[in-house]
Amino acid sequence: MVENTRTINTDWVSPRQKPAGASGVIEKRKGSLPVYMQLAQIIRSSIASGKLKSGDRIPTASKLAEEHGVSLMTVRQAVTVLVEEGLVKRVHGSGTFVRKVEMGKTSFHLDSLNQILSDTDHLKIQILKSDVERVQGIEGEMLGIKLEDPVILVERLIHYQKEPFALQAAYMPFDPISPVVEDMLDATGLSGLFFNENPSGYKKGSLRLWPVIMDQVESDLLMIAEDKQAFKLEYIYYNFKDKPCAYGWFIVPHENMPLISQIGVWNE
Amino acid sequence: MVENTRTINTDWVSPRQKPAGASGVIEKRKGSLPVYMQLAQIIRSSIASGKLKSGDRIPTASKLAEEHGVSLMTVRQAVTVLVEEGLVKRVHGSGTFVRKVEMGKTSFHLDSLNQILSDTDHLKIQILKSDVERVQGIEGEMLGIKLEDPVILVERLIHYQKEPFALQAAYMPFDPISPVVEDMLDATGLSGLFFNENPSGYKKGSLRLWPVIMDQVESDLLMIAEDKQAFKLEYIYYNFKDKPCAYGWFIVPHENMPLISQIGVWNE
DNA sequence: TAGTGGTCTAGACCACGGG
DNA sequence: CCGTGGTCTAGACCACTAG
Repeated sequence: MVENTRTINTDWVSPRQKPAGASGVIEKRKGSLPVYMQLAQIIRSSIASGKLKSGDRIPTASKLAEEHGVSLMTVRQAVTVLVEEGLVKRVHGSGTFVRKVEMGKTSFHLDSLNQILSDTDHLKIQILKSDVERVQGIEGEMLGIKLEDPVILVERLIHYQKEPFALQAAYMPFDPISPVVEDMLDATGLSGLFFNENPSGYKKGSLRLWPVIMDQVESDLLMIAEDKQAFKLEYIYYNFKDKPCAYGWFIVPHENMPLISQIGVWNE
Repeated sequence: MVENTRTINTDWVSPRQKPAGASGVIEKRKGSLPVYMQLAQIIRSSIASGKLKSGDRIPTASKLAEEHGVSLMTVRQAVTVLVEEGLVKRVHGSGTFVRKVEMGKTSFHLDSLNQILSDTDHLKIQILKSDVERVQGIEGEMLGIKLEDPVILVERLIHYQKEPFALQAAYMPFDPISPVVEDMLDATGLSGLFFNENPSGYKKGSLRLWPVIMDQVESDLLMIAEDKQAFKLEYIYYNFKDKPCAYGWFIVPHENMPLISQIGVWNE
């Protein structure tokens, strides 16, 4: 199956960097990559080169263990890496198979947004509004409170490197006893925003991402052409009693929040 | 960052309580959940109930192993479950800590889209256009071919349960030798569409998700009010020589493709 | 230096799938 | 039934962090 036939693909001439483990021989000396990573790399290379094709069964765990002189648990750990990369699929009782490159199982993460909102040196938070209001419409529904109940409302304009970056709104039920009220109303930092610095913490949260067209006001604030598309990222956080205790959203022009995902073998 | 230092590790789990699903005691009889899942559940419950709070260090691996009478590898497997759920974070040399519920590491997957496009019984693919054209503009760039080079172009309208669901376009360099050309041009099934049934397979792919406003034609085809927002899902697939060999996109009204993500403890 | 997680072994048995 | 992956053990040593 995965015999090293020493036949080098002609288009393999170019790559100058050869990851450890790609040689096909496991090194156990100090300083080398963990054995399981090396083994994962060997299998990954076989997939990348086409030696193992979509649907093929990769060598069994015991075969891999024997061939590379490692234990079964180590083989398992190696294969787990590939499973998590989406390259292979385990089928109990049958084998482990190379998956097709298809978009079905792809996921998009918020790393770029995360990175920017972590870069506090270049962030400036401008408070547009910050007070206690009587709740209307959707926000009350989301928070599970009655119409006209008081809520804390904070609207922020987030600047990144001196440029308007995103709009944000946060709602939470007003509780005069809560010690966080003042913090919330004066939240020019990132507290309770993208990162949850709520001292009591939340038990769980739910996020929803959808496309919106910015209105005049939003476009002006973000200094972007009107009718420009953007992402809206809505969130609800729940406390340990499963009660909604924070609702809010971000509006981010999509240029500021690229959603990209990769599948298949990208790192050989 | 308020730590509750009064919390003593000794009472982080009370073996007496028996919540539905998992007691605080590991069962090893046949038919019960795997030990590592039971242990994961025990720790998860401690987080859900607030006994373990954000930032707290969970008991060390050896402590867990001793307390529950299991081996270190089993403890590791249990904790790995929670790491993958995003509930805890391992820090080498320091400990394993309960993560805050925050949106930073969230990811959105395409499960709902995947599910619908797998439900072939209720899908109908209508070919809007299917021919070989000389490539113009962006599509040529994406495929890395010259202007005016021939490409296969297929445009499809996807119906789900008799309703227009999504628009799709697929481009690939025209290669008269390739045996898939006819298949592509007559692709009223899902071959080469969301699921990659390309016999040769691809090595890797890249996806991009962004918000678009549908134009008149698109709105009409999808029978949706004009200027309605939608998601555009673009893809490029590469062959084993790292050459782009398939470019295309889906346009899906966002109601048809909810992007929802959950964080924290949802399953106790 | 003490204590933590990270890797690894050489076994064992169980659970599932297909011939 | 056999071969597969799935779980589990009781050790061992390594790598990192912090006091």
